[in-house]
Amino acid sequence: LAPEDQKTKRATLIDVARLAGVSRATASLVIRNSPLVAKSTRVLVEEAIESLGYIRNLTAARLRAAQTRVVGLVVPNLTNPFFTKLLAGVEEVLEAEGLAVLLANSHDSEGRQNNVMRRMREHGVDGFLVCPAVDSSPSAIEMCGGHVATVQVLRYVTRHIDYVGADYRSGMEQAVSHLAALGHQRIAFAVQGGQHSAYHERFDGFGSAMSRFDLDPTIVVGLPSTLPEISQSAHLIVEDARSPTATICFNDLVAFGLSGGFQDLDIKVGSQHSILGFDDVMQGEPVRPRLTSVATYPTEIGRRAAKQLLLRLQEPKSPSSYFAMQTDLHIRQSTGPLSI
Amino acid sequence: LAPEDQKTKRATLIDVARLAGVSRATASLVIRNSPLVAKSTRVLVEEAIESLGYIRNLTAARLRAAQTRVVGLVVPNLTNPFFTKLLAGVEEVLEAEGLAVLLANSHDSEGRQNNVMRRMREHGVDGFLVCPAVDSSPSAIEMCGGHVATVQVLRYVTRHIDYVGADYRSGMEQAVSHLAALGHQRIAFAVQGGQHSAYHERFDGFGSAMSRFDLDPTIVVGLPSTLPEISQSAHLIVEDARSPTATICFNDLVAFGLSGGFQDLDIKVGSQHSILGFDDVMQGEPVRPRLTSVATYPTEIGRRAAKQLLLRLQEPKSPSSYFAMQTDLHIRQSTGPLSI
DNA sequence: CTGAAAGCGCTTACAG
DNA sequence: CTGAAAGCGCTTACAG
Repeated sequence: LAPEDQKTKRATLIDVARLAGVSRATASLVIRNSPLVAKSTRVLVEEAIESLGYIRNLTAARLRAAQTRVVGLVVPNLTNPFFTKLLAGVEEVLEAEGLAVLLANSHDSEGRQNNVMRRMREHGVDGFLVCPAVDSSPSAIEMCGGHVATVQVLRYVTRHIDYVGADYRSGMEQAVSHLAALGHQRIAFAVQGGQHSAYHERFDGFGSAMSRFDLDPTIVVGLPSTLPEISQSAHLIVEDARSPTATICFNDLVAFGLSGGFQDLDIKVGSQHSILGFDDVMQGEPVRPRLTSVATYPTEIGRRAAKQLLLRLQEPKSPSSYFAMQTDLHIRQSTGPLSI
Repeated sequence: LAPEDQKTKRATLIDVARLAGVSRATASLVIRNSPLVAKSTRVLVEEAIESLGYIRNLTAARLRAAQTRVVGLVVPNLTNPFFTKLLAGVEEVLEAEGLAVLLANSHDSEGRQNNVMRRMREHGVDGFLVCPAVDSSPSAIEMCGGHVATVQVLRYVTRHIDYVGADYRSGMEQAVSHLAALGHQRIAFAVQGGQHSAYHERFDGFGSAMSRFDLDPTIVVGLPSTLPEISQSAHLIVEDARSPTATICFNDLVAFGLSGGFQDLDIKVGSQHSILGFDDVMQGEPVRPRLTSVATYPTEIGRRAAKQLLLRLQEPKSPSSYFAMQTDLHIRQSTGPLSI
């Protein structure tokens, strides 16, 4: 079917101008809120807009103005609540600024990431907020940043492009210090997912903090990615020959899964085995005992990243920035003193 | 700064055509994969595209073609995992179809909803997937549907526009039947949030199912909206004069909150009090005892809704459709026989 | 403060 | 199978 059948033909600026008895340029000034137009003229035009149900065609406006006011947001995953919170923060500040956000999911595949980013560039986005897919090459992101404003979120693959994330390394320090202070000596690190900067920072942070306390930094256990699978993998920790008494989790998803899994094995979380989460996505609430967790404030990271993009849009040439949000340890019930 | 400073000037179709030694129209045919162009010519043009790093300007293409291949998705909230799952389903099928999705959050306010939808129309979206905000007037949605393809998701405010949701009513039947079969006579309904079609359907479904079993359908308890607040409100159920022995929750968020809250009050979920969730967003996994829940399959609803929008884009005039996904009761550990 | 003209980068008929 | 011309709906200088 022809488009005319679908949409009743939209009124254009010419229709508005004609009805108001002014020129098209004048009508254009009115819809852009220019101060150059006389009050009486403005009223005339606004009435015409109202009566015609005129809706501005930004597609046409952009073509001329070379600016779209839409930005692309590319995340590797939409199931982890962490990314949802990030999304909420991003959406909040961008919407307030009148920018529209195109959303895409790279599924942590560089190929898909490059596809969606290419498509977004075809759509003319002014900028990108991207959490690079695992194994994403620096050049893809750098090239992008060379053309449109770009900021990396949560993970970075290059220092030449803005980055906004959390200070995972010191978060790990906080986690290890807490458990060490409680008397734990054998602490496992339960990891999950692919390798990327945020992974490495957590991993290195764990290792160096453990070493500083003279503890064995090698009890690293790889876990699957869905909640039910994680729960069923709790025995991997229990059966580890080094018999850890506490586990630091790569993120809260892992912590929630293990918390349930330990209970299924009749192991009391907090007294018999301590579990410490990372990200603090739900204030530790869903489980009992409540989860002790290192807060990384994903929503706030989203807001900061969006603001950084706004800055970058205004100052394309300024040197690239690096921002790591401070973390806080929220102590609740899932960690406790080593019981002898 | 002028845009030229920001972006190195993009190559245009003319540049490509010139380099390939063909006309602009021919180059256009190549990028649109038309079969009309000779193989040898195609190769020439593709080489030119490659060497110039040409990126198609869809903004310009659309202006002529009167079709943007972008659709708007409007949800009332981004924190409830239910909407995230919906989002994932929508994104999955739309992306596969080569459509881009503009995302916006109405925060369940009609005013903000109308703003974002207006902005999206200015951006020229071909269609809308919208979960209407609480108290959204039918006319706003209907008017929209009169201009661009529109489908309502999860909630509807009019029968004149496509709708895709779940069969909440029969989900409630399943919930009540299960608890009644376990011997429960005094069943509470823990609700949350504003009133909308999905609310009414659950509410009515609860009421009529209870009545059919000759049970009191009036034990309805209103709860706050965040997890911590819900947990702290568990006493409202316990202290109710009609002393319910089981609670059906408006959604899983409420169920997770109450499950923790009951444990905080030293009430054993499943034996002393049964809790039944709705939506089954996380397969009941985060909590122990595992949550019994009515599955509404949000991701699949998202996929269906996206497919319906695709249909609607092709057949603007066909009669409006109504689809309610079947629900399933997943029995786990949080519900058990009435203990006497 | 307002208007006539050019142009943004494509696609769409229409010839050939 | 290819090319010259018109036009999509705006904004942008430039006059006045």
